[in-house]
Amino acid sequence: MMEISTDLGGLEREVMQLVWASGPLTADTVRERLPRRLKESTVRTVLKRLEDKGFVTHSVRGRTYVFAAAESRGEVAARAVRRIIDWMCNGSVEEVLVGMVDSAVLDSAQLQRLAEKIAKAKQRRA
Amino acid sequence: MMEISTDLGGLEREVMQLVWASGPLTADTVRERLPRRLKESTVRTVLKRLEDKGFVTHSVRGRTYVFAAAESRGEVAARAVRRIIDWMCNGSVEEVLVGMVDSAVLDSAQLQRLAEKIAKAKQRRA
DNA sequence: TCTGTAGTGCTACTTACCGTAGCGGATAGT
DNA sequence: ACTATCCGCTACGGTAAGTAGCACTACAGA
Repeated sequence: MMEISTDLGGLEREVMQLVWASGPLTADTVRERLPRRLKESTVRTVLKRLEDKGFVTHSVRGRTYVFAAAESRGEVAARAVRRIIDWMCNGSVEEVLVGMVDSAVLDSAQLQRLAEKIAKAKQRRA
Repeated sequence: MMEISTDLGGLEREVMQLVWASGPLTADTVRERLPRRLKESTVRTVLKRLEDKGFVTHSVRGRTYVFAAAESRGEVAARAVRRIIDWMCNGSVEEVLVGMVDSAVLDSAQLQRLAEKIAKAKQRRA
């Protein structure tokens, strides 16, 4: 289907949210925390697909798989945004940021504050 | 069932690029400018779907439909980004921007320059 | 040791969307 | 009136995602 946002379906996204929010989880725990009552095999299929797509990895505890996020939310989101920029705006980050300010998704003052904050944080780390 | 969505297939995206790049177009013109040789009915179907999704509108000239973008690239991209922010980062713009800088999608100095430029542009317009 | 159960892999059905296109009907120009 | 255009409608095949069943294995308890 080629979704612009993430290459993730709705349920896949829900599961990722849980993984990101709660740290390493088993398939059964994921199932318990989902709003809908799904069969366990369903949840495992989704987890498997997420692993194939590189969003989660698993380790084995006893004979149970424990799943953890392969990348942080920020990283995945950044990649998604990057794709949007490439696909729709021919790589112009500016066009997107302007669009965000125009559409009131983001306040321009707020944008400035964040830019400064991020720059400072990066400098400190370097 | 005319839901506004941000999901575009590959061909749909190509067509949108043409519409954004070249202003109002007829189906046949779109067909001519596409790299692949597609049947005209194919192009019209795509245009129709894009209209259903709210990406383009059409007016009638003679008995020909002339299609134009309903929103600018920046606006559409901004909505897509907004969705990512909501979907994956619970609304935290900061998390996404940090992710972008961390993943080297965006340079922090560049981000600062853009933020300033946008702020100035907005001020001037106000 | 035998057996039940938890957990796994594999396969499969269903639906929705998209790429692609054919066809019939209307309309304008010659 | 004939033909070239352009439109609407319908459709078929592919693929991804939601959902789930089933057979197999390994460990725990009787």
